Amino acid sequence: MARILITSAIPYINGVKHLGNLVGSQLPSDVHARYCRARGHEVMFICATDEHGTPAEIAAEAAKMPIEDYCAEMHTTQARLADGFRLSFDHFGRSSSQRNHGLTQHFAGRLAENGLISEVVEDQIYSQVDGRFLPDRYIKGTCPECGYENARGDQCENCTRQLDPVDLINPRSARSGATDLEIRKTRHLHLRQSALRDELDRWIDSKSDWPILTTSIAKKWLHDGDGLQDRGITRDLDWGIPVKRGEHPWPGMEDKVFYVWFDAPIAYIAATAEWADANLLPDESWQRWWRTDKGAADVHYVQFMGKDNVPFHTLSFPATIIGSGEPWKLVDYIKSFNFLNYEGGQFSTSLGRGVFMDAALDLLPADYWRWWLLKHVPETSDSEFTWESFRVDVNKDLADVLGNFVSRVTKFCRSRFDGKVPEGGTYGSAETRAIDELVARVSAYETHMDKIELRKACSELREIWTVGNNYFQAAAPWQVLSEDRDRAAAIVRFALNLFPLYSVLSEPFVPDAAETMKSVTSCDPAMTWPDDIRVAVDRLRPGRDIHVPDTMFRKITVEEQNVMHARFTRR
RNA sequence: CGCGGGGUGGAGCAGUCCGGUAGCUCAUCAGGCUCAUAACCUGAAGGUCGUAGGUUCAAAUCCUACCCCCGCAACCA
Repeated sequence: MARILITSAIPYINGVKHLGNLVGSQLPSDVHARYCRARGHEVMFICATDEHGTPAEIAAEAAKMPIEDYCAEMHTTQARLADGFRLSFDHFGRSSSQRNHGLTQHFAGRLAENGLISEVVEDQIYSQVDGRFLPDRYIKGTCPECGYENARGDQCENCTRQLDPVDLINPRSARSGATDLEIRKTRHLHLRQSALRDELDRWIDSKSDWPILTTSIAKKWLHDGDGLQDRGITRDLDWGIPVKRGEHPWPGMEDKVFYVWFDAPIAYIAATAEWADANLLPDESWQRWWRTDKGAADVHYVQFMGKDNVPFHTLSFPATIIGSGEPWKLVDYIKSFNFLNYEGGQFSTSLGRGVFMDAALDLLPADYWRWWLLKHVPETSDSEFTWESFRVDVNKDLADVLGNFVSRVTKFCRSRFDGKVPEGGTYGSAETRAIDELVARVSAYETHMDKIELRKACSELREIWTVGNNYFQAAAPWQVLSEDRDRAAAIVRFALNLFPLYSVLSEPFVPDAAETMKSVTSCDPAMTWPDDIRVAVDRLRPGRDIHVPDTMFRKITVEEQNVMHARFTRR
């Protein structure tokens, strides 16, 4: 048994996330967590909401709510949706927690003591009307290149040119429309990542088993141009973690907060501490996951994230950890994902384009979405959600292959064997063949799951389901029944024995269906991960009542597909 | 010459690291079965692997050049 720490990139607080956000970290990390638990490992699975930064403040203003209330409400909403999608976090924390305040300030203090913080005076755009500094992207104006009137300060969305806010013609605040913008000097803390470049470089080089996507992005940042640059870790905002040097004030930094990307990864640690607090456990219980001097030396730490988050997890956060000089746990494996597109374009939160988590659950249960998303998880390149693909795959894989298999076996058992596990007969060559194939396929499935190759695992799981249909079709108990009832009994008994097995194997991908399959034959003791398939398919005691479940997966019609497409694709 | 990912039968993908005449799912066609959600099972047709060169007995797989799609380019997360 191993100890495995799993974190998902933390979703930003400003609204309900779309399916692209879900498939990019939370969902795959959940599959891994469920699988590791099923294999008997001790797992700590952590996620949180990322609550700081300008977009959160603006979203709260738009909602006419105090920022604290807004974040609390959205956290509750996201937690509810996470439950709805069966995300099995051990704790779903908040980056705004007191635990994160303390830890973030602690890390900043340690970094300063180690000479890894510098103070830099920068020019920033300030708006009198807004009463605040504005990040580049919140300044709009006319693009000097193409004349587009709504160009953002960081980039023109029309001609894609990179911009500096001072380049814009007629610049204005994107928040208020104010034009009284001025350049002000402001003092900020920078994390001296450049001082750690060689160490980070060696560390990345040692990770030969990481996905290309992960290491190539890290190396690009390390070596591109002048190499890894220092990075500002403070902002002139109200909402955030006040800048302190450990527990002490930081002269000159009053009224400033830490930059969201400094405190967000630290929230992984803080959320684990929150978990301990919520369970009334002492600090040692979370520290044994994070402090190598307090029991975390044997922990295997896996992070999940979209490719946009890779630089922060391969460089900034490790720089924070290493730079602290304290024995905090560094990540062992980073699984990163490309993006999911929607019907030929990008999902867009601002345009409301695509399917969002709340709307998805209103339409169909979690398993439908989990299955399709995991089957198409963008592991090697961007992938695309289309309603047609969704309808076709869900109908075929879940309704026809899996759901129908459960249905045909249980209903046959009910009509011909009185709804009890049949008695009589023995397993023969047909069962042996099925077992042999299951042994090979389960082994392949484990290999893929161990390597977190989810698409391959997903397809292997489907093949495992198909073994059932294959077997049942070839054995044809409906034909055997009249001349050899014992033989038919053995066939049905074998098929029924597949459900507890399938339940355990399928649970990481489709947990609700797994629960249903488990309910068909209440096993005692409950099925665990099968070390020996032969034993696993010969556990049910004859005479036991079985449960015939309702239709596990109803099919999605073409009409529904068209309605959904029209409803979610406007603009 | 900014960086990275991808370009394999109608669709979606695997195979490329460690070269040996291409595999899976869906769709299509034919057959079987009738227990089941008009489901399931079997078989067939269909690709020469973005383009052009090169290395080799042999290349999707190695090398060179080019083309196309997507993302990123560090104060939005």
